[in-house]
Amino acid sequence: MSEIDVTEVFEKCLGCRYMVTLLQRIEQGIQRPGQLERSVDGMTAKVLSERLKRLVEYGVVEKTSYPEIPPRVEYNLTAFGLRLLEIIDEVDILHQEARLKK
Amino acid sequence: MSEIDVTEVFEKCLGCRYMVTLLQRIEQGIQRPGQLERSVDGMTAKVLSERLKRLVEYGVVEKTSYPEIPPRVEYNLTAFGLRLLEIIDEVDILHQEARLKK
DNA sequence: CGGAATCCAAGAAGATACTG
DNA sequence: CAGTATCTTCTTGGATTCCG
Repeated sequence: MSEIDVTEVFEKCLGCRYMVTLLQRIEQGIQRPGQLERSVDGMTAKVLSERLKRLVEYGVVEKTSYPEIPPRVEYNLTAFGLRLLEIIDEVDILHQEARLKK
Repeated sequence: MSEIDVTEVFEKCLGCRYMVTLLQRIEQGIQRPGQLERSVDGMTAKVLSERLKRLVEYGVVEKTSYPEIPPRVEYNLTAFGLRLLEIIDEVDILHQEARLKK
């Protein structure tokens, strides 16, 4: 039994820099590393591949490699990842509402 | 218009160390700093007060000070904070389900 | 093109001391 | 008791280089 709790999901898959934006891009259909790198402002290729690797580890996205030259790779949200994106949207709306009340 | 987006909420209020656990303790009715410090394993008083300060800034918790000697202070979840806790629980359940499927 | 390795700078957190 | 300030240590992210 591994010991991953919800705290870890927030810290490793949602709370670190670029992560939420990156997930939103993937949700929008941007699936290849090169495109993702260009679409998330400020994020370098190194950080991107660290993020993607972690998201795969935690079952948030899935990786597909096509054995072509040059190599082509795609990342897609898993069912879990899709639900996370819905939750991100929920928080977004909640947060906007909370700000309006002030 | 200030520029706080959902990314920032995840990075500053949910994704950093101890934060989710801290919020859960407050939800459980532990409201005073001294008790919170003792109830969250490894978290020091300094980090605790940084976290609480930030949670107040973002409207996740509310602070009440009682002008007594020795001073007494309490932190409570706002409506926004309560909704965030519900969402944390959702993610917890989702994550457990996702792990079982593997 | 995708990804890993290296080295360095910046930021987060631990330890401690101090104030009202 | 609650909170701040300082100093040190550790972790994260930025820049660059190399490989398949």
